[in-house]
Amino acid sequence: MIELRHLRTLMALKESGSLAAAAKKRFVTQSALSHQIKELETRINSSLFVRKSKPLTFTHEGARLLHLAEQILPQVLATEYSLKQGLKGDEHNLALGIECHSCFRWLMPVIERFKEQVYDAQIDLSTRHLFDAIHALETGALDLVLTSDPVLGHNIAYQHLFDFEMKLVVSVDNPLAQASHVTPAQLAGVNLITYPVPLARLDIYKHFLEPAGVNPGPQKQCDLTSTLLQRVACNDGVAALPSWSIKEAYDLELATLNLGVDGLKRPLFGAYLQDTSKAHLIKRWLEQVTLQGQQQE
DNA sequence: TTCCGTGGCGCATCACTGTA
DNA sequence: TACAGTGATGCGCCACGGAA
Repeated sequence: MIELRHLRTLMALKESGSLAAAAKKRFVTQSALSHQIKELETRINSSLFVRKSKPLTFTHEGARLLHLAEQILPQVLATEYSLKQGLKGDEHNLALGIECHSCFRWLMPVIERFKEQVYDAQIDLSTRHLFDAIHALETGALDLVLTSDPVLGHNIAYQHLFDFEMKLVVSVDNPLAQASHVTPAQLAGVNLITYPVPLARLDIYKHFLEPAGVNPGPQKQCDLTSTLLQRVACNDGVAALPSWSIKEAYDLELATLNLGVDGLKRPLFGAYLQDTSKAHLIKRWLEQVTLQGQQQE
């Protein structure tokens, strides 16, 4: 059976980029970690990552397990914490919703740092409300939402955190790969590889193609960034991603282009109820996110 | 030469089972 | 219920090979 220690090891591998560094992170010897991984690979009858690649690259199976780890570990941590807290109340717990599939990459370190600074704080990162996060905020299911699309007319405060740039990712074999930027017209009828999000909600459609009256080709959906990028590398289509996601491409042969001459910048906001009792905690958390955004630029 | 990953082996620990 | 025997598991140590 897949165990939590396996998921933690996968996260350590992803964060550190090598087996030896991951072993240090997990406080075991490199040999022990190697045994552990081999045992897991035997159990699932698949290899998890490509040996001797620098930084290491996950196989499809490894990426699936990594995705599972990213979903489960925050929930386990949050549950463990709330059980430890017992009846102490939840004034130090923040239920955080995100509308972005690729935010996990940089959010996990932010959560770790925040917990180091605010000793008794707990962030429960949720993807359950990807498509109705603002409604979940209003009903109290979430305390805070990270979003690029403010909705006017609600009792919700929006704090601008930072701007990020959407980039078009194409295979190096794609004719577009030689250009520095792409125009909407060049994407007419081109296959779009995206996360499982309706076309109308995609930044590239809402803020780039639709204003120009351009319709892309068929939309092909993937759950995982690594799978998505591999499909792009195979020239199965193109993808528009925040620049931080493209760092996952490792050694894939991809080219990145600006969307339009000036690029497509998008804002990231922290949204919370104006009369929340957790305003102080939320503001401290948003400071950390803003700091992370500045470091990524 | 150094670093990293792997395999073989042994030790410590734990859970399970049988017996008094 | 307590204790001993047994097997499974996890990990460390050591040696080795391959790549940079």
